[in-house]
Amino acid sequence: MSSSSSSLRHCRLLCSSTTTTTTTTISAAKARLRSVYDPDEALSIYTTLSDHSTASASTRYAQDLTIKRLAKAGRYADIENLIESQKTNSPHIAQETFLSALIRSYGRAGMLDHARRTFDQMDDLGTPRTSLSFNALLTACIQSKQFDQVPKLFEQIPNKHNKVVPDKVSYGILIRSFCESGNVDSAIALIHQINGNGNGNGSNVEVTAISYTTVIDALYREGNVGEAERIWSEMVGNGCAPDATAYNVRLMHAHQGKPDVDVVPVLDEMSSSGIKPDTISYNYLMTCYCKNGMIEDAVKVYEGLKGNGCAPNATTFRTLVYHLCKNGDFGKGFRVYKESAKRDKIPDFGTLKLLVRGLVEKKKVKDAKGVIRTVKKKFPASFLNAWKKLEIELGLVSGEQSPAEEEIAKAA
DNA sequence: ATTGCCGTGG
Repeated sequence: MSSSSSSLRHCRLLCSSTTTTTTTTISAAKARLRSVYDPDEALSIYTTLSDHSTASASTRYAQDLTIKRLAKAGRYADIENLIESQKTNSPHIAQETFLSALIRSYGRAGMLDHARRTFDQMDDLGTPRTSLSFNALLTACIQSKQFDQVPKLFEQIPNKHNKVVPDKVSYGILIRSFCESGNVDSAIALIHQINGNGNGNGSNVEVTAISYTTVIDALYREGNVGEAERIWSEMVGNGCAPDATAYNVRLMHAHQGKPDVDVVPVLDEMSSSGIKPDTISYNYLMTCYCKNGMIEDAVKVYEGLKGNGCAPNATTFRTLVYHLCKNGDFGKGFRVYKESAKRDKIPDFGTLKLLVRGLVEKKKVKDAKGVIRTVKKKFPASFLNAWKKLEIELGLVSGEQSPAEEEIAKAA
């Protein structure tokens, strides 16, 4: 993307945003950031916050989203400016939680060298160094996909800084790094090693349900179902109670099978263990019904979400709209889409293309145009041409398009 | 107490 087209887009979006509400609160900014894909606009929304910057989790979340947008656009200099300015300007920089968030942000942007430098600067910045910032640095390795750096830092950092003592979270990340590198065996060996010398040598490290879940997830992903189930038993036997996420890892595998035989029994087991299935759990059930041609049952899961204390998320809408369209039920597909738009969780481009094509086929041209009008506002600018192309193909535009626009659409 | 596990598929 050239810088000139980027600044044009910036201008257009800034103009449109002045007609809407001005960002004042953190929660409003978060909502805006979620639906804004333009890095410049994300940056400008974020900047309105950092004036009265706090160390709250909400601000960190807003920063994280902004950096995600900038990283996707390859705007590393802007990321550096954003983060470095907080080292000099923020009153919270001496708080380890605040600085740790900066380290993780660098990791998320793939800038591990900057993350490491920030960690090394802590003495100068007057920030105490414990396992918290160490774990942030390890997380930065995972986020930037430099998994082999985790064991290296494990060797290096605690030896260099005696206040940094690896804890259960540090070991959890080390286990994750082994799994990500394809060495699940090493991860399991490490778990056994920790469990083996837990009481003897003053180590306060324990293997948590989260660490077990990481390994079980990796085993399912590589198709080692037997070993996954064996480690599950080991986890429960060691007194680690599985949470909803742990069950969801099992459901991830189970949903590739049959709903009644594979998925429902796991959901029952969850409930009888006192764990409430969450939106993700129900998404797996719904997806499984869809894949097995039981679309009515899938719709029932969707409609029962609220009664089960769950709210549909973006995946819920995307999956259901997709399968409704594949089944030719564009009317219901449109109604579910409307609900997704109301909650600012519209499906992806490919799914909506199916919906628009189907609506046109069923002569529901007004609905089709409505979808396009909404999504043109919601999608990143890079999708505009693709939408225009589809409009022309389906005959949804009536000659008011300029020759230049036609040219753009043809080139898309 | 703050951080580390699941969600992207057609």
